[in-house]
Amino acid sequence: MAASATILDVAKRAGVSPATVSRVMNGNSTVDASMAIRVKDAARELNYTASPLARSLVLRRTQTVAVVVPDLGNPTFQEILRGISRAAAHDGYHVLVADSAEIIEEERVLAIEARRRTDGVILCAPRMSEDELNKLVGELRPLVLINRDPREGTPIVAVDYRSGLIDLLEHLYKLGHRHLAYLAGITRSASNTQRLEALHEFRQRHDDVLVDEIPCGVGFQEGADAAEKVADSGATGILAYNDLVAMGLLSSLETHGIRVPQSVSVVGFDDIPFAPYTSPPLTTASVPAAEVGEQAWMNMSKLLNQKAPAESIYFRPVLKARGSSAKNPERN
Amino acid sequence: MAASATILDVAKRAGVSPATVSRVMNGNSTVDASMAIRVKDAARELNYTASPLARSLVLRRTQTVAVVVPDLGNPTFQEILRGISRAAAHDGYHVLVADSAEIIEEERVLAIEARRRTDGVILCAPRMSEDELNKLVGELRPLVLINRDPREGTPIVAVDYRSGLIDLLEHLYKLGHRHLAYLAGITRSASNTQRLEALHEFRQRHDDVLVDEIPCGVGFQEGADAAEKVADSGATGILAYNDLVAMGLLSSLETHGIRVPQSVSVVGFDDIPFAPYTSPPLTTASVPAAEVGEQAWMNMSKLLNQKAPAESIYFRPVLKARGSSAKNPERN
DNA sequence: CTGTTAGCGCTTTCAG
DNA sequence: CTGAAAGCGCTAACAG
Repeated sequence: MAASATILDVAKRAGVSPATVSRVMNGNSTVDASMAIRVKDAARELNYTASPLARSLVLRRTQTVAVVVPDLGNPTFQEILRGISRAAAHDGYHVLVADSAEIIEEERVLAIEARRRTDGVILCAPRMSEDELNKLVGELRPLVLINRDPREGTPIVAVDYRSGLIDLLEHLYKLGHRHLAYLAGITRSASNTQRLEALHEFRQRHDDVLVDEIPCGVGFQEGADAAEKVADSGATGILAYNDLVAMGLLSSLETHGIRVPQSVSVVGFDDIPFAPYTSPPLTTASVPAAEVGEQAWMNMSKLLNQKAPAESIYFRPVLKARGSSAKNPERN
Repeated sequence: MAASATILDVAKRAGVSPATVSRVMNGNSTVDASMAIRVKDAARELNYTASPLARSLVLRRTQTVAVVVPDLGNPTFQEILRGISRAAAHDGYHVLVADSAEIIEEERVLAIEARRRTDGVILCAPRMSEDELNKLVGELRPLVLINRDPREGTPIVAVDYRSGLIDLLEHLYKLGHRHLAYLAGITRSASNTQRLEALHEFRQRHDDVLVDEIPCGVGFQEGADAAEKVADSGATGILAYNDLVAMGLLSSLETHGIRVPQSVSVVGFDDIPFAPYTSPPLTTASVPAAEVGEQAWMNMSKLLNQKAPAESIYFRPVLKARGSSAKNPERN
């Protein structure tokens, strides 16, 4: 394709001024009908479309938003990205993705760079410190935050990890488990704080239960590696940081000859698409990640159009009881 | 943040012309040292960075590539995207994603729109017709194709599905299976053609084996739905179109009380991150999706820099024998 | 209703 | 080595 036609080419061919072409292309003001047709014909013949770049520069609007995630390999972020992408596309917006690859130091410049090429950013940065985040907020606006604590003037879309975890804890409690273990993921993540609160609340509520906390990561391997510690703990109900960890643990437990759910119950968090297909199928708290993404876009859209005020939104996970959790054998 | 500083602001503050600022910012030509310092200071004080938009317009280079995928929900494409994103970021490039959501009719305009905002496109469009694709190629250049047949002047990065499937077929054959069934995914996808070739070759090679072909989709649900047909077929070795289908099937087979691998063996394709964690762990042909993405970027990079000529690359899947396949009980 | 003009923010000849 | 000026492709006053 030769360098594509410019507005001047079209103007020349239609025998009008570029301004008129612009008006026609934008369905703007009232242009004489016959003239409009001439312009449209010329545009079609030349296969003309206005340069998005030039438009962006003058309109100060790129029709693009940036999505910054900590790990494109994590199913939850993938799903959020998908939700955003679909919703944004529906509104004629494009999506620029930036994967910080869990390198927290890079997140800042990554986000700022992405912001400069777009009209706003949707930021998933669970591990970024509060301080750093607060400093960034100003430079990123319009900004929508995902899974962070609310802050002045910035809409958040978040999952209520606290209640999700409580549901899981109560689920195990009802099944007769009195010795639990929580495989803690990233300690300084915002959501982990909420989960610790849940543990606290749960302990207050039930004084006949013991909940160990076992340090752990956020992926398969780390879940698998935790099997020994889990076995040693003597707990019969295990709450994994997320489904990935739970799956790793499940797999490793089997290798160690520990049967789930006969010997111990294991529950995850997130309900990633694969959770129903593990063996046994994973009990977990279902997080509507795609919807989180969709709502994040909705908020961004409001910010962009200044129409409705954007507002923070919280999703309450729903418990999915499946095969990986069962009655505590020691109590029957 | 107030509207960010322009090159004029910096020029004024440093007492030089905008041209000089530009030169300094681009490490260009020899600018007087003391002057350069003044400019840099001014830039830093004003927190100045050149507008990517304005640069893009004049340089005719956006430092961004578009990635078009048919489904952001598919683990394989997610992994490819991840590979591209990481590799591109390493070279200072940004990534615009477009998810066609399997709507083939949209793919064309989606790709073209994405192209206009970027310097090139990496296209995953397994279902697009050859004709359509050939028409598009010209408008998308620089273009890198993923998993399509090679065509004049366009580098491809592809997986050798043929040999991957052969490996799986031979694997089942060696295990004593003589009645196989192939759950065909999208019939008109490029990779399916290769797979059919593999079936053909395999049949030629072994005249003592029967391979049924059962129509099927590409996702969990479709795999699960195929369970009855699979059972009815009487085949003992099942080759699923991909891991998603295999997992759906696995799950559904269990529900139907059909044991894997005791009664039938099931194999997938792709080796998505979850394949080792199904139950039983899934035998499959491992496709290095992230590497595919990485190489796609490498090729794009060559195209962009006109340095080395881009060349097509093929990956040969490697067989991962796991628990879902075992000896045919009927033959022992 | 339409054309002329200026300008979005930057880079790059081209003189000096 | 540096500044003035033109221009990337488009839109938006502003006249007419």
